[in-house]
Amino acid sequence: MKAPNKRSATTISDIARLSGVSKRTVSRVLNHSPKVGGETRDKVQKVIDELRFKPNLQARGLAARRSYFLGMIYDNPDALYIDEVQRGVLSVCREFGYELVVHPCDRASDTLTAEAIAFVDRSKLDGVIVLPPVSEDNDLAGALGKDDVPYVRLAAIALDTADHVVVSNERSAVAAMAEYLVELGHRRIGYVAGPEGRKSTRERLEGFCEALAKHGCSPCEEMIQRGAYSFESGRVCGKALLEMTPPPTAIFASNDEMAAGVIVAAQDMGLRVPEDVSVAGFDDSALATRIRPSLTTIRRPVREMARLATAKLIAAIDGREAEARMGIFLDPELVVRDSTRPLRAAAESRKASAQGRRKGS
Amino acid sequence: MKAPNKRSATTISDIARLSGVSKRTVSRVLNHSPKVGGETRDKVQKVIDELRFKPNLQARGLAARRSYFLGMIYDNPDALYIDEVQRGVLSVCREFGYELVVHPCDRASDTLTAEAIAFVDRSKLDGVIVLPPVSEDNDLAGALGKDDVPYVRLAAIALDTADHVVVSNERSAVAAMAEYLVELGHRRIGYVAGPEGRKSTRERLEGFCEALAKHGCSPCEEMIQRGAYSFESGRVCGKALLEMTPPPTAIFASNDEMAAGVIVAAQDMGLRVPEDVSVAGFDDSALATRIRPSLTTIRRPVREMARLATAKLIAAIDGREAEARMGIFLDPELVVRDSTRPLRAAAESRKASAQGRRKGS
DNA sequence: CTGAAAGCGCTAACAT
DNA sequence: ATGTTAGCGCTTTCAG
Repeated sequence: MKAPNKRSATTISDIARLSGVSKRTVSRVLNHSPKVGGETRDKVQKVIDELRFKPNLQARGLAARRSYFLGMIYDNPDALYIDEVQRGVLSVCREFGYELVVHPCDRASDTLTAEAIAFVDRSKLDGVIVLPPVSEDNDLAGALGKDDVPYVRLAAIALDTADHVVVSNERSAVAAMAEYLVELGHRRIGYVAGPEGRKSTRERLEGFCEALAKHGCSPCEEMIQRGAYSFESGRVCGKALLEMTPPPTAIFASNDEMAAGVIVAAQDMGLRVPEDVSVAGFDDSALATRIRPSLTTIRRPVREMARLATAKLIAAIDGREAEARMGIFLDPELVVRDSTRPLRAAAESRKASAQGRRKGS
Repeated sequence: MKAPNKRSATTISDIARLSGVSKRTVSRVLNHSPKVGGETRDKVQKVIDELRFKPNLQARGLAARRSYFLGMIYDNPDALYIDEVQRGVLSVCREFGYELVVHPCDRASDTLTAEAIAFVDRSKLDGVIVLPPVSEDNDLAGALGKDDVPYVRLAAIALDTADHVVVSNERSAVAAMAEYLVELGHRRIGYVAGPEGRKSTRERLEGFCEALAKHGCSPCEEMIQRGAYSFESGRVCGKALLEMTPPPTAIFASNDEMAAGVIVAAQDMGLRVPEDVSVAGFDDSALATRIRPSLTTIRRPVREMARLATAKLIAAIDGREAEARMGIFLDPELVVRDSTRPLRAAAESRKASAQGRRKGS
């Protein structure tokens, strides 16, 4: 026999009795209803504070049809990204008194949508945040919409109406990277793409090539390798690119994992980075500062996106339509470190590189 | 005005009516009560299946005083570790129909315990899993116990009764590492410790030194540097160790982040790893295979620990005492990669290293 | 502005 | 083995 649980014995009835009003009135002050007299409110609030009364969320939820639970749906190999989002989401959750229930899933599964809906229904979630790359799944989004579940998607493009998406402008970010490399004097630039079929993969690729084209760079089509956003695939693609004749003088991998793989591939071939070939990534993951040379990359404002998405979601739940509808677009930022350098410096660099290295910013 | 929510319209009463029994009976088959006739059970179950009826967790929780929500409390800079645990926990949660609510917190905060308790109470959690290093906080554990919250701690030592902890035997793991390095011929071995005040820090340090002592290695006290489990602190400590005369021929850093820092420190000083100095880490994080040389390290069975902890927690919640009380100890495993090598090979290695490298396992 | 009463959907004594 | 009857703790018509 378990001892009776000591948690939260006091109920709204206690408060009502002790403050000499009805439950209804207590409920009103609890929900900040405007129609309670100032005096009554204070009187009730005092009792609430004294008894440290916290309303029972289950009961409240059952009666009011809301749970004060938000869900986070994701299928992402990148734990760092998830963690970052989670912290952003939670910071806003705390502000508004919500809790967060997590739901990792398998994007490839054909029961993905059904399971996600079951998850939301079962837990009576008030709303969900969907992370990339599952966020690109229109099927899922459609099902959520049809089920009247408030949701917000994190994405690289505006793939839904403004109330359902927070986007980081990856196209312009990779364009900035392309321009940066061109400015360094690079013309033969390799590209390690993500797997086909993802919108963000295409977005990054197109943004990059477009920017190159604008600068009169020959089309990079032949120098595009298709990876899988994994370290190992980066190695393979990097090797393939570097074995071309002539090899590229710079390689942009569309995430840091693959960029790390490219660097290792180069080093395995006896090439030095960045002296012989510049390498850049995307994500600004922890990896970027841990490897040598430290990695030039692109940083998305992940936590901020998560915060804004959550605020937007709660606004939708609370019916604050104006706020919920506001379009949100954020710009990633180019982070220059040691893995890229001007092309013309290549020749002179051999000596200099023996001396010492810059600190990874 | 929001449209009425389409989710889960059918209730237990519908099922009762349609299958011609009372609500109580439906409730019984829902909860797998043994005292329902086989025929009735089938009849009811059929209706349940046909209507795809899912009981409302809030209502169920309100009535039964359980929420089918588990909590995960952590304060850990290592997102990979958290993610791994989370996946382990969730795999068991799914099996038993639980959901997971996350609660990152600040171990240094003096409201840590109060906030954790508030979190549990508010969400009416059925139990919580506490991750290291917060899991070492006896204050928190005590408060959970006093509040009758079932909890299980993940830890490096048995810091609680068997029903409240799942431990990975880190002492024996680091001992194995020490023996491995000694077998390689190393005698001057540096140690990069974690911050003071953590039990796992001491556990690893003592286990390592003890094993060295057993092999007649001179006490390593002078060669112990105190880091902070961060990459940067690993660099600093590594530099300090390598500037000693004579320098250590091997360095064990008590996590991978710091080991990566040590390697960079060595490389910055013009030393080669492992030719000039062997370096090993602890965690087998993603980093271990991404950096060059790939890192010899120690792998804890994190996901398995998480699974077992969750199973134990649910056993406790369900009152299966025998299972809940079972002591669980798991052994980490030594993972040998490219960052360590025999001492005597140092001289001959210079030529060989130019040729090529082994693949990171 | 406030109160009485009726649920929200489920479980849990206590019969039968 | 099954049904009856109360609640769980809160919100919400609907009167006053």
